[in-house]
Amino acid sequence: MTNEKQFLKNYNIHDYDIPLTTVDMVIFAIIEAELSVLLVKRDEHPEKGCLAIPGGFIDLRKDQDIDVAAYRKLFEKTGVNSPYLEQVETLGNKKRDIRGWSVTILYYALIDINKINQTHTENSERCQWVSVEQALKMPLAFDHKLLITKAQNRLVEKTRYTALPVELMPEFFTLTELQNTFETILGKKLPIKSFRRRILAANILEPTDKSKLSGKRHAQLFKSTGLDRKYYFPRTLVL
Amino acid sequence: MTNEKQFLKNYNIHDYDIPLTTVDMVIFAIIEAELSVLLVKRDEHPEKGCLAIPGGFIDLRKDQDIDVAAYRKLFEKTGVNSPYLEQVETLGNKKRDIRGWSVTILYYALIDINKINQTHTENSERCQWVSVEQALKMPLAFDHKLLITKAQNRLVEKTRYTALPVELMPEFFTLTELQNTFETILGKKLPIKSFRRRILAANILEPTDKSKLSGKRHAQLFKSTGLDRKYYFPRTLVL
DNA sequence: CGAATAGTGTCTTTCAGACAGTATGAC
DNA sequence: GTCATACTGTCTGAAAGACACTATTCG
Repeated sequence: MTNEKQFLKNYNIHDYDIPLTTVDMVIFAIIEAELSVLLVKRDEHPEKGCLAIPGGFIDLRKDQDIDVAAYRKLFEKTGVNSPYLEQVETLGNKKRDIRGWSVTILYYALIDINKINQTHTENSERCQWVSVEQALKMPLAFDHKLLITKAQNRLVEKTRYTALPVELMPEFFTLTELQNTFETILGKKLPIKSFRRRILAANILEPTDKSKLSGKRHAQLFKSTGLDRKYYFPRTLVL
Repeated sequence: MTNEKQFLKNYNIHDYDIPLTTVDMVIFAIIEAELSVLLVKRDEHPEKGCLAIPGGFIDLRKDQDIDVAAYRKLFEKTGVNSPYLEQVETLGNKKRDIRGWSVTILYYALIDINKINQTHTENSERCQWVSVEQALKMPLAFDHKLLITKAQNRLVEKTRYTALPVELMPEFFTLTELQNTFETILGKKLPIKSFRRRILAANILEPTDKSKLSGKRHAQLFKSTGLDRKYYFPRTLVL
């Protein structure tokens, strides 16, 4: 019978079989009216040279917790500072990585593509933005197609009952542009009147004195009040 | 420059610093009109002797994936076969376990307390059911209070827009009993008429020819059609 | 009968969907 | 003027909340 001190003294994590644990991230942005994700060409084995979503090991020295690890990876790839970041789920099995039993903690991030800061990113020449539709047709490393699909499903679900897509917009935007973003994510047209009512009743947007000429009539520009991350609509969009 | 085969030949997981990864589970049941959780007295260091929620390492040989690992742990403790099981989230940081950087994949399960099968459980003398309210006042191992709170929050949220609490009910139950379960979880009274309308419109319950005398008038007994795990109400309960 | 529990009828409120209508500015 | 885009007025319908009402059984 040992006490806890003795136990810890003799404890060595490497005596145990533990799964390889990584953090992976689907980074979404709207590019040319398409929901797109950032892909990176792997420069390490295994699956070297394949396209993959950003991710990798937790740095047990630098990272305080897994959210910090996720923010770090996001900043390394995009230079974006505090985007919307949410954990989706954790997948783990013995087949997804050739090295053996592995676990990935999956996150997704929503960023405004204009905020990408190339000067702060590393290896940007290995990064590319691809529409989700295209990405799912390409050969990706590991089970990353599944990961993209899981993140996309979560984003679609949340778009049905929250105002989350505001996180994908630039600083100033029109209601029509915001509606287009919703429709791009949902893959479905929404009734104009209901959309405007929902969004305006939500009280998460500030009208600005600016307007934008996007074709014919001027459209009013709005900006986020920052409350949209927590806003839940009183009813779900029926799809 | 090595190829993938050579890479794998030289690869040894124990050359890397990887976090300790475990699966933990909050098992909910309704006991005497209270939402309760199963706690187990730890018989291993660290925190030996402390109460904790069930959990532990993934068995890299036996478990195909993390869901299987979770089902295995659940069966070991309760003997219940295919209860509702859902992943909540994954927590990981350097402080939660004295052994160092650790990650837990948190699940919750909903079971009917009558289905507990003592003959199939191991170490049942170390298990005890405690109301959530009490559990959160007791000293628990690691960050298990936080884990219980996270699982409870998820359950409360889902109870607002799905019929999930049906999973906590015995085979036959009255609408009043089901409403009591909803109210126990939400910590709030619900209007009778709306509740019955919602539940009956959902088409997830079968009326039976049985009835129950629970005081004065007979109440009709219903049973689940098994569709409730997927049912989403058209509107959220406003709390 | 009264008390207690089960269950209903129906009015109001809220908010999404439908859809026709108006407003503004480029040409 | 026309056309395209922005935006509104208003009706309908679905479903939740409020609350008074009826039904059944025990004692």
